[in-house]
Amino acid sequence: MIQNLTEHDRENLQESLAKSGQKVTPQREVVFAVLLSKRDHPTVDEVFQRARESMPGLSLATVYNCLETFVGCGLVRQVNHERESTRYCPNLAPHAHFRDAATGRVHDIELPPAILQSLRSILPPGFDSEAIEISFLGRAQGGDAHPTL
Amino acid sequence: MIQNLTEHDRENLQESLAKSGQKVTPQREVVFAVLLSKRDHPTVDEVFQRARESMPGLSLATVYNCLETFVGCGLVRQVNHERESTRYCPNLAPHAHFRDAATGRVHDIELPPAILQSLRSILPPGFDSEAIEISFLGRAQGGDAHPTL
DNA sequence: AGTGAGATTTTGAATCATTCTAAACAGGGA
DNA sequence: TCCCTGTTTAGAATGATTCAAAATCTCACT
Ligand SMILES: [Mn+2]
Ligand SMILES: [Mn+2]
Ligand SMILES: [Zn+2]
Ligand SMILES: [Zn+2]
Repeated sequence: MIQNLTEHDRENLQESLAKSGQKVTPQREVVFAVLLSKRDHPTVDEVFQRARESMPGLSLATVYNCLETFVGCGLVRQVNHERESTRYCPNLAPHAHFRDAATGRVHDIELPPAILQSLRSILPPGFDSEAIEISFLGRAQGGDAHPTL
Repeated sequence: MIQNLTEHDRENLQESLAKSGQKVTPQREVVFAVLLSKRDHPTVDEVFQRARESMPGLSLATVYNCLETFVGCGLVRQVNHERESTRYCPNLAPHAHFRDAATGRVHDIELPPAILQSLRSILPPGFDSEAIEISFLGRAQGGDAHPTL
């Protein structure tokens, strides 16, 4: 079952939406709560299934709309691996992604600022980067990078 | 117009295919030649258009087949950005990709071994990585990272 | 309370890159 | 020549995502 948003998260949602002239709606609250309550990089369809538990009438198109809106105001990131369905991540800290080839699960990998900086430094002059995506593919034995997230 | 394969490239193709029990075919030669002759990370459809100039009867399905075969024997890499069409890259050296948001063009960015190593080092114990993908998104003014490739 | 404008949600259709299917095709032995 | 096997081909199917249009909601203003 999906928790409600904490007061803090609700304010965050409200303010981020307001910045681009948009409002909090029940659907957006539910979708945002789904993302925060289990940070396992769900696909749109997974978000849809989970959100319907608390809001049965919710439509898939609305989930697409909400997620696009959140990406637009910087509340969540899209995560793509190869040609698989897009996944969504509410972790705003700079981080890389590790996809376990065995389970398909996606883990957050902390990205030290120094490494991020050294990465930027490999760009030749004239190349200005707004975003960097780093993704690992491999096997993760047992544990999770963020066991208690 | 697409060049023929050099003797060296043809041998490379022949041997790589042979390793997985596959043969050189006219279609595979043409598709491989297309990839080598303009290393601009073409999409399947772009490869198809270019290849048809020298082999009008070629089918799109065959281009998909050839490219999948090449990826399978390590002759080329797939390059994905967001949800756009997959692109193909015959540069086997470790490198990152820079996508120019203005033009859509994809540039190769050299990746020093030291940086690759420091990236691997951010993985927590238990995470074994077989592949790393690094992609930048931004603007490239004028020049090309590999003007004479 | 009633209206109207604009935003949001909903349904169902459309898109389109990719994959699948099944039928031709090629070509090197037996 | 006749198989055997891998390859190519045309066309249909798939499936995530996007689009279009109608229905619903919000809310400021009367
Ligand atoms: Mn990622
Ligand atoms: Mn890339
Ligand atoms: Zn993440
Ligand atoms: Zn490349």
